Amino acid sequence: MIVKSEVLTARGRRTRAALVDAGREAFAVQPLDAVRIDDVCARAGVSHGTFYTYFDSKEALFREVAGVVVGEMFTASVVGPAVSGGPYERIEAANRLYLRAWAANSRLVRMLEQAATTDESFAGLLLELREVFVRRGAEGLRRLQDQGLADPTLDPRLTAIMLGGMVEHFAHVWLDLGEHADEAAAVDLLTKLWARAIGLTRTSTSPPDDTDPLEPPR
Amino acid sequence: MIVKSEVLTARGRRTRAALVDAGREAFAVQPLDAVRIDDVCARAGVSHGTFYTYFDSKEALFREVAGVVVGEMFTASVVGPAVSGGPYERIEAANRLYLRAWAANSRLVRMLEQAATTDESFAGLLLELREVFVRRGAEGLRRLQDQGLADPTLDPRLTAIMLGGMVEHFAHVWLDLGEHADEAAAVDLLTKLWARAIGLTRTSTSPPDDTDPLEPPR
Amino acid sequence: MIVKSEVLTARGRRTRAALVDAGREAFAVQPLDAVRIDDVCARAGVSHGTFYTYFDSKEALFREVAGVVVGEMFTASVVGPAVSGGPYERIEAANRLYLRAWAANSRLVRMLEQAATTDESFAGLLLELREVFVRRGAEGLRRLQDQGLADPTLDPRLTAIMLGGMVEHFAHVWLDLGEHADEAAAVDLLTKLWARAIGLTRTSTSPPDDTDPLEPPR
Amino acid sequence: MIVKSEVLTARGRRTRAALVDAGREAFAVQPLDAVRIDDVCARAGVSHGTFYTYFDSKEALFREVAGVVVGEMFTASVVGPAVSGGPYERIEAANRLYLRAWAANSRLVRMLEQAATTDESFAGLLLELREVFVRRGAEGLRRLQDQGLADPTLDPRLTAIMLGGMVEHFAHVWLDLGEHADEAAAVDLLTKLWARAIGLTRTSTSPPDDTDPLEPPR
DNA sequence: GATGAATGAGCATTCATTCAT
DNA sequence: CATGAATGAATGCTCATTCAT
Repeated sequence: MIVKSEVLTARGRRTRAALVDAGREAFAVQPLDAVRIDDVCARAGVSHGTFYTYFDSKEALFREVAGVVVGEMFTASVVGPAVSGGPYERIEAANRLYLRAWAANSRLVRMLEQAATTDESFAGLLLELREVFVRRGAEGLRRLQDQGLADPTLDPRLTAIMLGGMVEHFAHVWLDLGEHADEAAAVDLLTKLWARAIGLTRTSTSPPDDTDPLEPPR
Repeated sequence: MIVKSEVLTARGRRTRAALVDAGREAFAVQPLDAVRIDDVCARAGVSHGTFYTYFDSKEALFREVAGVVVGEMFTASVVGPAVSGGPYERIEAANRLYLRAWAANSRLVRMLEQAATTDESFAGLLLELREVFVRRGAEGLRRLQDQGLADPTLDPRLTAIMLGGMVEHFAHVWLDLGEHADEAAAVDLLTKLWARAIGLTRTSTSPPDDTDPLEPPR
Repeated sequence: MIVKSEVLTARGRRTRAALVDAGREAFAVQPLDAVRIDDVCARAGVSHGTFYTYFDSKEALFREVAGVVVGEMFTASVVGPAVSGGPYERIEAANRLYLRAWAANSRLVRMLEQAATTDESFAGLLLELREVFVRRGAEGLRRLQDQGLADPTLDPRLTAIMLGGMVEHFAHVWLDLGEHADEAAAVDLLTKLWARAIGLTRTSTSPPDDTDPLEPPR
Repeated sequence: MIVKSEVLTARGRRTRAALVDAGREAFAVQPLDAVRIDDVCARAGVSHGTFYTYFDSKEALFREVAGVVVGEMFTASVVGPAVSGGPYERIEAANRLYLRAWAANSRLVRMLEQAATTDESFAGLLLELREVFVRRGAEGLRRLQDQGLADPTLDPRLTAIMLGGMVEHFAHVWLDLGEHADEAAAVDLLTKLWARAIGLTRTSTSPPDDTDPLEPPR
């Protein structure tokens, strides 16, 4: 994982960090192959040759950047225990964080996807990223099912993939493709759809659906 | 849209078609920039120079291919009036066709997305493609709302974007990223989630949820 | 000299002529290598392949065009016997025609020069063109010398080259490089300079210099 | 004017100079478009890619070379104050230098002319070059006119263009087209023609015409 | 004769990577 | 460590020329 120069002087560490930052900026703006190493070096205020002191190739840099970003997305999207309230509120909080995590790195994940089509190692990283979110979603659903609060017939993993995909995809449409919407409304709707889809049973602490006029007349 | 040689002899038309086909194959396998014009020519059994008789550049070919694919996706995803049954069955049919349309062209649409980040004209095509699906979804929902069969408080467009995105994204995860699932189960689940999310009221012709154990105990 | 298809039908002759005309127009506007055969064919309203029915190459066409132009310059610059008056008037008439001949074909002769640097045969044609003018000038001067009207010590050929060059070069500067001047004034001055340079003795029929204030005071 | 890498290491400066020299040699032998960048690189003993470290294109190199040559022609053709003697001797000296300046760079100036037909910036450079010579000639003539030594009725600029053109054109015919002549004789004749053409009055220090048998018998 | 599709050699240009200083 | 000059493989594109219809 750690490429080149395991031990670095302070100066070396600074230069390396500058390159990673510069790479992150560059990759956020241009597709992978449009980014030239020269661009990155210029951004980092470093000469062309120096790049190779720290990385073997553009891919190596991207791998590093992607790793950093994926790590950030992991930590950024953890719904802390601080979130009080019932399951609905927890879903809402998760969706908000999920949306924000993608907002910050949408372009880069797209690039990761693209890179994955060519390079196995990126495919692995991408899978890792997805798995974390999928597992969290699946576990959350299973817990609700166990508590009798959600439809027990739903396959937890597949459902998590689908509903998680809904959020992820909306983030993309919203942020990359410029669909107009404001965050609060988006999170509201995503949460409502998600909760209904899994058949979330109303509890005393989840007011949103109370006056739901849609409730089957029966 | 059609560039160069509007009028062609039969032979010319054949060659052009061969190039478009070859391009489509190539683009389905490799990212846009990994495809060399020589590859396409080799696939089409045509010399390098011939390519330029019909297209100005690789981008021009891709534009053509993308146009064809988008056209196919439009027609392939129309739920004919032949589909009998209630709204649930119609949603199910739409989801099945939607999934299949993406199954056939998933990679290419990803490329279209990538190309769109660089080239305005591709962004336009992509928007067009999305709009058709979004509008269909939104209109379908509005009709159900008018009939009192779906939650009238949902914003039709935003909801269509989110639920449509769920299907589209699942197609991607399923086909491109190799998530294991079989079509029937996937369509079933997608439809169930979709129907629940919009608060589709059960009618006599929609049996699936009849024995739904999730129904709130109240 | 005659290339390809010595015997042509009427239709063939027409097509060939169209190509030559089109070539002439094209060569008058663009440098030799900037002219593509396609351009010429388009101008002639003829398909690409047809060109090769009549010419072996672009150079062959240019050779033909150059030959036509050189021929025209020969005939156009002959000072007919109709020009009455003394030697001064004849020089003036010659200069006027010379200037006009170059005016009509200046660009093409420049191209001929350029082509001559690469292709021997063009060098020959160019030499031929020059020789005609040089010889005429030299003979004219020798006649004047024989009549005791011009400095007999001047080398006729070299003088003709130099003074002829003066006219030719001025035509270039005037027409190609856009130096502002009107024809009458230019011809006047060129003739005055030429006549003085060869020491043309005033005769009763050459009034222009009569009041020449420059005449050495002695 | 100076493109790319304004500041260079000694090594870089050496390489750049090698390319300019190589370009100059190449352009002296072949027409602009016949010169391939590979040729220049081979001549300079440099790899293909290195060329682009210093120049953006063949045209950029030519621009540089042309600039150098034009500069040389300027300085090389200045008649220093060291030339003693009367006006005739000064004209003679100027003609000699003029002829030599063109002798050294005749081909390249031809190319500059050709390039000027296509590229505005070259047209500008060419105009600059010409103007310097024209202005010098015109000023020289005006001075003589003021001193009562030359025909005051002659338009200085137009006359300078014509007589300067005579010298320039002769240089071309002599050196590029291979007209046989030796320098001394050519300079002699050019000077004689020039002096006579402007009606240069003999002074005690200008012997050449003293025994001029052409002097009008009157 | 005319057509225009097909060919492929030729050339410019880019850019990741190496390496001497 | 940093520098930036040098390298050359890779590839897109042009256009004169050929040839089957």
